[in-house]
Amino acid sequence: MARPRQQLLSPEIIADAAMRLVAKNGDFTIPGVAAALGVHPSSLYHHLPGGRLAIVHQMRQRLYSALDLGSSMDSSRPALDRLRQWMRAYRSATAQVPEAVTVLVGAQVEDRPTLEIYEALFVILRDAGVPREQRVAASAMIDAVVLGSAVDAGSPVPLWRIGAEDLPELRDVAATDDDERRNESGFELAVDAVVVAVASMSRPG
Amino acid sequence: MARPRQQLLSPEIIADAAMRLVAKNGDFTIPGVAAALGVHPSSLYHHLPGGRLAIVHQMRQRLYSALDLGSSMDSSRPALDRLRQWMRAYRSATAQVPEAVTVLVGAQVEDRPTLEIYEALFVILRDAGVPREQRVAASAMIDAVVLGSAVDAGSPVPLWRIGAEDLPELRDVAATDDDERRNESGFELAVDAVVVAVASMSRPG
DNA sequence: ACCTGAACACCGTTCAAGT
DNA sequence: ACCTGAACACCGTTCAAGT
Repeated sequence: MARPRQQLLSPEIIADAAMRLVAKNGDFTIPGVAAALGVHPSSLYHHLPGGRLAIVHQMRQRLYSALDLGSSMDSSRPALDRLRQWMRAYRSATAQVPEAVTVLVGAQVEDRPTLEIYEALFVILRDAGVPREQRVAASAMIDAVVLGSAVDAGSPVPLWRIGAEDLPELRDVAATDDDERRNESGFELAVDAVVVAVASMSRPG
Repeated sequence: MARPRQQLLSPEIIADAAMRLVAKNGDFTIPGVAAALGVHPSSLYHHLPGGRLAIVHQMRQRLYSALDLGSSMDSSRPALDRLRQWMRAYRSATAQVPEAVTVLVGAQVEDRPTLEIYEALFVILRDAGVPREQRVAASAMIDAVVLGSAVDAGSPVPLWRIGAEDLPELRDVAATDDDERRNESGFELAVDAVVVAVASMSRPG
């Protein structure tokens, strides 16, 4: 019984189980993943010796390896159009499991698929004419918008909890916040804003 | 010895100790806070019965009660100017302890000082002419930019960890990312972008 | 009222042992 | 090679007991 005839685990199986737990509960635990897979917690370390952190890395890799950058890499197209497409693709992949953002941001990016996504972004920023020294700042802004929007897409819980207090505008807005298209339209507005900002950073070259 | 002559604890003392740990380590634990104050973990529950979550709420309250919204509430000034000022003030307060953002976003906002900050934002958005249905989306975008920038201000650790891989643009940019003013200038660009976006959401009225 | 100290149900990780 | 099972050092929380 110590070694089953058929292999029970793999990095992919573990990461997928963890992702399901994150989608359901907003987080995952080692015992939780093990229980979901019908094994003991210590078994996981045989496939992902890095422990919890390695599981997070594997989760991110799984999530973003499916991302299709499409023609955002086509250097014959206008850079700002490619930037729009990059943002939509990255957000769309992230918003599949919005609950994962909180878990993922806790760890450095070091898997190949995700690094390639950022490489693509920096190529786009270069082609857009953004000076080298400003590219990281631009990417930080873009990251904030994309990940922020993805998180918002999955937060039905109101951000604010108002008691019996005289905060009329906040109360008013919190009450009417049931628009289905709110997140989508908010993101498109943010994309427009980012494109304007990036264009303003650009210099001829 | 069970009851000292002088009171050792209070919600403020506990929150401040927790904040110091967050600033130093990026997080806090109940035993850690208790040890820093020279008491037992169970003692904290007498002052903050809500446990860990109550400590987080108290931390946010302490952090933002010092925030001065200044003339961003002066309705005679242009709304977009007030928005700029609001963003700078909120970011400045947050960037004092950038490590706290990760801890704070895990809990709903329900303390008076922070709710008042958001109330002020929604007054500004209303005065700017943003339709009611779009105000939450706008605030989500603004939140993402402000908090994202504050987090970035305190992350000396590079977001990316590149091995021996052919990612030239990313490597190039990561290597030259030691500009002191990077975060500041990145934030100001983002503020410009947000103002443009909010202006584009506005309708006469 | 305020803090102690023991207790409980957890968590992540290690490691010798089994097949 | 793959999984078990016991062990360890943690964490957050509760509660009776002391002064």
